[in-house]
Amino acid sequence: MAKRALTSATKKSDTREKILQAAFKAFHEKGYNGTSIQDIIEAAKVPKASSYNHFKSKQQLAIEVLDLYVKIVQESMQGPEEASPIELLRIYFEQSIHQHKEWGFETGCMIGNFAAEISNSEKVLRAFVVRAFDSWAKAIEDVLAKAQDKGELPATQSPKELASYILNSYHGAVLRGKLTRDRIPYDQFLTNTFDYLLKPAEVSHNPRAKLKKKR
Amino acid sequence: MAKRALTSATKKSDTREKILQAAFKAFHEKGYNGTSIQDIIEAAKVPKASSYNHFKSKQQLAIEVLDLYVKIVQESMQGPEEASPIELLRIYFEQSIHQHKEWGFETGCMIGNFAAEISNSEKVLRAFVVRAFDSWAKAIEDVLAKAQDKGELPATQSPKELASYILNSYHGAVLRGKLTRDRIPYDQFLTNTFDYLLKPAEVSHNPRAKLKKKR
DNA sequence: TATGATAATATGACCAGTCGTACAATAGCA
DNA sequence: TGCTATTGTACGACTGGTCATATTATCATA
Repeated sequence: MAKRALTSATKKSDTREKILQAAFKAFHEKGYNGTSIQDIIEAAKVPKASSYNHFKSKQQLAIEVLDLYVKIVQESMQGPEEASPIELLRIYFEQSIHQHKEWGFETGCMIGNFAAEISNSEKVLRAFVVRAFDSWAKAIEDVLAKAQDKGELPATQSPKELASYILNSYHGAVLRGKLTRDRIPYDQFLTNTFDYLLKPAEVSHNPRAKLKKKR
Repeated sequence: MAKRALTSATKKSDTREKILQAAFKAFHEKGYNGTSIQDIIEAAKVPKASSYNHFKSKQQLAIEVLDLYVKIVQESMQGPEEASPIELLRIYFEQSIHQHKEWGFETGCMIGNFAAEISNSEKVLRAFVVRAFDSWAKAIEDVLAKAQDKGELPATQSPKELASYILNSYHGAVLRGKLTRDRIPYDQFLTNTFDYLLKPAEVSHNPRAKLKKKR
């Protein structure tokens, strides 16, 4: 039974999967309006009508692609259990940067790109992007809250505010990296976030004061 | 003579100006790919061919619009002569936020939007956006350097790195504001930038701690 | 000041191609 | 058989862009 289900599943979703993957790449590289169904189905090497067989509209296809992207982002948010919250956060961002590097720093973040591109008219898409950002910020907020509980972070700001600021800053860095095509903006983000903003309370604000930091 | 020159000037650029203004609005609201020449010339109430009379292509029109946007941004970068560099910077960002508020927080920053939307293929446009970002960062860098000279800012980081980070963070906030449609991300940016990051050297990093460890 | 040559602008009709989408016919499996 | 997935074909609207032609502005010269 399991075998049949698996076979059936792989077979059935073959065309669908090809479209989804091609759409992922195209939307990521060229944006929503910059990508045509034509582009997608040519890359996927499937007939055009197949697209509307599996996805009722371009917008719906984009949403499924975004959903996939969000899931990838969230999965990489997991880190080693033993790490401290702040370390965990740093690892997460570094993983993310590594991912962007593999993309050649050319595509930026798909969610951010959509946020910039979507106008008022694409209601459903917009709502999806809003939720994606919110849940993303919430994940960071949880980590920061844990860090404050453990005393790793001064409670000068609410985790929610801080998480939102950090997430937005990161997106700004990603956006800039799309232009510079290197990791300089990312490193500037890391430095300012982890060496200044998220410094433990008891450590001096001034990094010139020789503190040994691992890695 | 002066009268004739004036009359001539206003008359001559009438159509061109109408197209430019309509394009500005459309590109800002709907992005590059989301805006068609049709959209623009309908809003400007001019025949389509008139557009190609003044601008040789859509891309060229977009560049002229961006140029206009950059100039507006740069002009508002001027502030009162007597203000301190840091104050000047804050005033600038607050002016910018005020501007975004007038746009209903719906459009974001046109340069940032283009950065997110433009793909590798639109070479000229991309190059323009890169330059726009760079000159923008340079302006901030100059202010920060002056602040360091005046001792208003600790010299822990190079003005260039810091300016870049701040500018990128701001763009991240703008992007997010386009989704939340309020100034919350902007305020989070202001708080973290001016109350934490750019705090004068002699003031404690932790505002809760009543300057106990000072000296 | 008037004239005429030249250039810039205006404009409606039109192009070839692409857009997202629909649908009837078919193929393959249950 | 009946069902669902597949696909060739075509739709009407729209895309960025062109063209011939008409109007107007510019400016040196008479």
